[in-house]
Amino acid sequence: MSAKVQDQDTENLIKETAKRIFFGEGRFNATTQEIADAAGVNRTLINYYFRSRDKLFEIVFQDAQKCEDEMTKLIIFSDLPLKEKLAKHLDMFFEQTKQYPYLEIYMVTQMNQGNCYKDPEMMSTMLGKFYDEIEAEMDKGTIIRMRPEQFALNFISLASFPTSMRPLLEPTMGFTKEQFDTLLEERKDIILDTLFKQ
Amino acid sequence: MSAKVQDQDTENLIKETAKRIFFGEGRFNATTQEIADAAGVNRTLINYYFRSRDKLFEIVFQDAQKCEDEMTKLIIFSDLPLKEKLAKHLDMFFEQTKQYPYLEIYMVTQMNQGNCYKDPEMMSTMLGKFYDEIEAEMDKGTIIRMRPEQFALNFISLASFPTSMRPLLEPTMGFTKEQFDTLLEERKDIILDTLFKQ
DNA sequence: ACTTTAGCTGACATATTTGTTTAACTTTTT
DNA sequence: AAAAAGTTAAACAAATATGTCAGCTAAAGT
Repeated sequence: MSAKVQDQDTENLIKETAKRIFFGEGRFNATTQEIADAAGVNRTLINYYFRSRDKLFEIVFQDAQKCEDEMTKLIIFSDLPLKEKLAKHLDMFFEQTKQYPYLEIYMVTQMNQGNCYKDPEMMSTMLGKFYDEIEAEMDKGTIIRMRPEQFALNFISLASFPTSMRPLLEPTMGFTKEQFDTLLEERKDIILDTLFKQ
Repeated sequence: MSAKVQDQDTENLIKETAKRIFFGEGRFNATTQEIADAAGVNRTLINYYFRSRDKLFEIVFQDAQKCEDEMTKLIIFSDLPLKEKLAKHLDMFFEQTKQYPYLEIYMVTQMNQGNCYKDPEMMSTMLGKFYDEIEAEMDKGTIIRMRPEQFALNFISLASFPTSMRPLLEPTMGFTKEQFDTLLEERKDIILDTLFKQ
C-alpha cells in the first residue's frame, strides 16, 4: 500500500513538473531529460510510469484541459445572472491562466493536427444556454445588439488574450511584471464595463 | 545576372514555403525534409542557401514580423481620426492573420526564450502617440474612461484573439470554415461598436 | 529473517534529424 | 566552347532523443 503511495508521489511529481514546463513555461519541446532533471528523477522513470514521452504529454494535456472544463461547466450551469456569471468566470480564468499561461496556445497548435479532446455534445449544450442568456440581456437592453456568437467572442477575447499573450505583450508594451499584474487585476471590471452598457 | 534571378527564385521559394508551413499551418517542428518536399527541391538546398534550419527559421520569422510591423507603423502614423485608424488596422490585420494565423502564437512562445526582435524605441513612440489619441477621445466622450493601456489591450484582444485562436475556436464553437469567415467579416464593425460609445 | 516486489538506475540499441562532402548534371553567363 | 552558378543525389558523420532491458536497492509482506 505505501509502496503505492510512493509510486503516486513520484508519478505525480513527474506529471506536475511536466505540466509546469509544458504549459507554465511554454517549453513544448522540452526533452525527457530536461523534465526528469527538473523533477529531480531519473529519465527512465518517465518511461517506467508513462511508457513514452508522448503519453506523458497527452496525460498532462488532458489533465489540464479537464480541470479548466470542469470549472467552466460549474459556472455556466450556475443560477447567477449573466453579468455575475461572467465575473465569476473571469476570476477563475485569471487564476488558471496565471498558472498555465501556455495551455491555450498549445491547444491551438494541436487542434489542427487532429489532437482534440473537446466534447462537442457538452460544448453545444453550454453554448446554447449561454447564447440564450445573452439574447435575454439584449432584450433587456443591457448589452448592445449583435449575434450572440459575437458577444461570446468578445468576452473570451477580452478575457483570454492578455493572459495567453502575456509573454509577448508585457515586453512589447514596456511593462514590468508587477505593472502587468496590476493591469490584469483591473481588467475584470474593465471587461464587464466594456461588454455591458453603462 | 539572370543566374542571380534563378537563385533568388529558389531561395525565395524555400523561404515562402517555410513561411507557409511554419506560420500558415502552424507546423513549427517541420523537418528540413518536409520543407524541401513541400517546395519541390532537394533538401541540401536549404543548407546551401540558409546554412542551417535555424537560420532559415530565423530569417522567415523576422521577415514576417517586419512585414507586420511596417503596416502597423504606416497606419499608426497616418493622420486619420482614431476610429478610422483602428478600422484600417483591422482590415490590414485580418488580411495578414488570414495568411499566417500562427505567427503571433509562435512569437509568444519565443519571446520568453529570449528570441525577441521588437524595437522598444519605436514601440514606445507608437504607443505614446496611441495613448494620447485615446485620451483625447475619452475627453470628447466617445469612449468610456479607463487607462489608455486598457483600451489598447481591449482593441488588440478583440482583433487578435479570434484569428490567432481560430484553429481552436472554430471547432470548439461548432462552426464550419465558411461560417467562421462570415463571423470574422462581421467583426470589424462589432469591434468598433464595442469599443466606442453608440 | 527471508522472500518478494515495486521503485529505480546505468548502459545500450535504435531512430531521427541535421549538416557536410563529393561527384555528377544542367542551365546560364562570358 | 569554357566557366560559373544552380541543382540533385548519395553517402556519411555527428548530435540528439527516445525507449528497452537486465539488474540493483530498499521497502513490504510473510
